[in-house]
Amino acid sequence: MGRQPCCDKVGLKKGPWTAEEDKKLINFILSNGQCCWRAVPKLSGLLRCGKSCRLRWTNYLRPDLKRGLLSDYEEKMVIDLHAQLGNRWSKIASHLPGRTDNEIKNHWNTHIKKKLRKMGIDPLTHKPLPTPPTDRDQPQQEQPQEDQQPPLPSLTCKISEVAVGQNSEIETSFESSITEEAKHKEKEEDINIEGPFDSLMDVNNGFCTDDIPLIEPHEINLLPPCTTAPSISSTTTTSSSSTSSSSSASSSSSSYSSSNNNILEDLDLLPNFDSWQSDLSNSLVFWDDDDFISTFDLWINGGDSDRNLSSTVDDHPPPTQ
DNA sequence: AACCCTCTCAACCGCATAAGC
DNA sequence: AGCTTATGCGGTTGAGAGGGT
Repeated sequence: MGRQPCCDKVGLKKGPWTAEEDKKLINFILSNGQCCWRAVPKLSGLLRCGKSCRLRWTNYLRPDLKRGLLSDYEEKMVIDLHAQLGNRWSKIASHLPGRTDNEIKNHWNTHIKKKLRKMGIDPLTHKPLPTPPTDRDQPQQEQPQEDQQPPLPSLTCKISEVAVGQNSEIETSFESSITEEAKHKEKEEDINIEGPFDSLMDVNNGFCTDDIPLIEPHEINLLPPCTTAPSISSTTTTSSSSTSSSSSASSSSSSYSSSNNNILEDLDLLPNFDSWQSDLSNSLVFWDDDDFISTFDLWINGGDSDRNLSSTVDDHPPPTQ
């Protein structure tokens, strides 16, 4: 006998999540932690599969998520990482704090792929396309290639430079070199991932702001005005200035969810942080993810979202803009 | 204003692997 | 050790938004 089944799929709801469901899920996770997803639907009163709950949480509700378009810098990272790791989106996402594999995958498929093709680079192999695409034959030539062509043995073109640098002043000296051998290494540690980004950081000095959604500091409001009292930041790390993003809880007609970074605000779920803090300290014991806890702490403390996140989660020096 | 087309992205599906029994 | 389930991951889909005509 093995484990109990995750859920009997009879009568389970599917499709877009409602605000009510999100509230339930958030409430449950905040008070119980991410202990076991199988139990979440039952205990939280959701008519969802545990898998669906996990997905909703990790891809949308998690407080440490960045939202909005990927910056040039992040795009570069994705391209470089993809050259080394292929479609291992979760690995790629792990190097981009606040980004999910789903988000990166979507961005790759909708933006980066096109961009690369436009620049004459095969998004699959990261090698220059054999023939410069013309208006007429582009669709017929490229599509089959991408679907059928296996990864080429050696890749030495300057992907990020060609792909992204074309439109920006940033020159990167990073050369994305990869060999067949390296590409097929089973273990991630065999692949030198950190190197390129150190150099990128050096050259770029952190994020490029070109494509970053324009959020002015005064617009960042992670805490509601009434709760920005210093008492909140009692726990661990230094509480950075509690500037706040009061981006509207606007939403599309079909979904209340928006690009608002603060989902709880959307849901009118911002708790009393004073009591919450103690609740969390209890519930977070179920989180065995230190990064998450520290991120959560930052979030609660009104951290300077991106910088703090990247420095906290990824242990990178905070990029200067 | 209405229709059509394209694009985006949240969510689902199925498979692989990890882990419990 | 082997079976069964949980979890994680990547591929795919489909609804809705937005732009063009």
